[in-house]
Amino acid sequence: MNKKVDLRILRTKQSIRKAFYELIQEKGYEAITIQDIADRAVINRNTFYLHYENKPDLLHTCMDELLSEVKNVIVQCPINMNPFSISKLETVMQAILEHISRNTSFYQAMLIQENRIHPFREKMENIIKEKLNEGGNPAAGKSSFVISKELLLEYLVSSFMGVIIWWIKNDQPLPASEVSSQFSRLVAYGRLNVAGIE
Amino acid sequence: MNKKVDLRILRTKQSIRKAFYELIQEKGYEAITIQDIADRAVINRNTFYLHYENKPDLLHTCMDELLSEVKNVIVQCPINMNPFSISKLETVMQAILEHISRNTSFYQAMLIQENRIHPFREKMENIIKEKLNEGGNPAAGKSSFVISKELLLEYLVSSFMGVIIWWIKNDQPLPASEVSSQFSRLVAYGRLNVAGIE
DNA sequence: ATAAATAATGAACATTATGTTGTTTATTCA
DNA sequence: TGAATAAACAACATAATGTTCATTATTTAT
Repeated sequence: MNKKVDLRILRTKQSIRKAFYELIQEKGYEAITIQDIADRAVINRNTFYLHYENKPDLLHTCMDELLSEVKNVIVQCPINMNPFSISKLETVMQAILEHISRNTSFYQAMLIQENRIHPFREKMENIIKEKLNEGGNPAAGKSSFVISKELLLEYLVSSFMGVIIWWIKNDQPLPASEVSSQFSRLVAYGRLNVAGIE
Repeated sequence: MNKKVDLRILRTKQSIRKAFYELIQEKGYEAITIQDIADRAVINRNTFYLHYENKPDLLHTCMDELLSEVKNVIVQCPINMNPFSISKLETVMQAILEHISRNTSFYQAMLIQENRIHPFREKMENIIKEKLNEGGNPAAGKSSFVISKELLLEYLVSSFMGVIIWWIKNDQPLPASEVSSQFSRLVAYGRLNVAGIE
C-alpha cells in the first residue's frame, strides 16, 4: 500500500530525462556519454547507474513511456477499425498527430535525429524520391485485383509513419486535420483519383 | 595514367568488407569493434586504420557504394517519370527489387538489422499496425481534392520503402513482378478500389 | 523534531575500445 | 633484383564504461 516515491528519486529521474532529450537533439544519441548526461542533469555519474543500467536502458525506458501514451491515445479513440472505413483512419491519424503536437520535442528527438544505419534508409529514399519527383500528372484507369494482405498492411503503416515523420520534420506545415484528411483520401482513392486528373 | 591498384590493398579491403557485412548480420553494427573486424578479416587492427578512418567511415563507404548501384539501376531504366504513369512506377520498382535480389545479404545487413532509435519507429509502427489490423473491408466512394504535393511525395516514398523492407524481411515471399504490380495498383487506385469490394 | 532509512556524492579502480606513432617485415611492382 | 610500400608488431595516450565502498545529505516516518 505504501506507494510514496522518494522525492530525490523523482527529481533525479526528471533531470536525467530532461538532459537526455536535450542532448539527443543537440548531438544525437550515439555521441552522448553518461558523463554528458550527468553533467547536464547536475548529478554524479554514479547516480545515473543507480537508476538505469546503461544508455540503451535509458533510451528504451523513455521510448516505452512515450509509446504507452500513443497507445492510450489510440485506445481512447472510440472507434473500432472493423469494419474498416476511411473516416476512421482519418480520426485515428488526427488523434495521433494532435498527441505529437503536444509532445513535439520528444518526437523530434526520437524520430528526426540521424542515427546509424537509419540514414541509409533516408539516402535510399532520396534516390527513389529523385525518380518519383520527375513525375507530373497521371493517367486514368480503374479495376479490381488481388492484393497481398501483408503487403497492403505494410503499405499503409509505412506511408502513415512516413507522413507523420514528414510532418514533424517540417514543423507541422499543415493542421493535423488537413494532413489526416489528405492522407486518408490518398489511401482510399489512390493517387490517380485524388491527386491526378480524373 | 598508371592506375594499377596494389593487390594487397584490394585483398585487404575485400576482407574488411566481407568481415563487416558478416558481423553486422551476426551482432549488429553497434556491437562491432574494430578488433572484431580485424580478427575476422585476419588483418592487424592497425591495417584497418590504413584504409578507413573509423567505423562510421567504413559504414558510409559501404552504403555509398551500394547506393550508387541503385542509382545505376534506376538510371538504366529507359524511363522518364514525367509524365507520371503507373506502369512506369511499376517498372522502376521491379528493377529495384531485382537489384536487391542480386545483393540480398547486403540489403539485409543494411535495412533489417535493428539499430538505435530506429527500433522506435518499428515499435510505433507496430502500435499503429494493431489498430489498422482491426480493419476488414472498406466502403466505396469517389471524388477529387487538393493534396499537398510534398505530402504526396512523402506518402509515395515511404510506402515504397516500406514495401521493399517488408519484402526483404520476409525473404521475398512474392516475385518482384507481383510486388511491384500490386504496389503500383495500390498507389494508383487506392485501397478502396483495389483491395476492397465494389 | 528527531532518528532511521536511503539517495546521492566522491574517489578509486579494472576493463575495454579507440586512434596514433614508430620500427620491422613482407609483398608487390616495374 | 631493387625500390616502393603495404602490412605487421609493439607500445602508448586517451577516453568511456561500469563497479566498489566509505561518506554526506536529504527524505521519510515516528
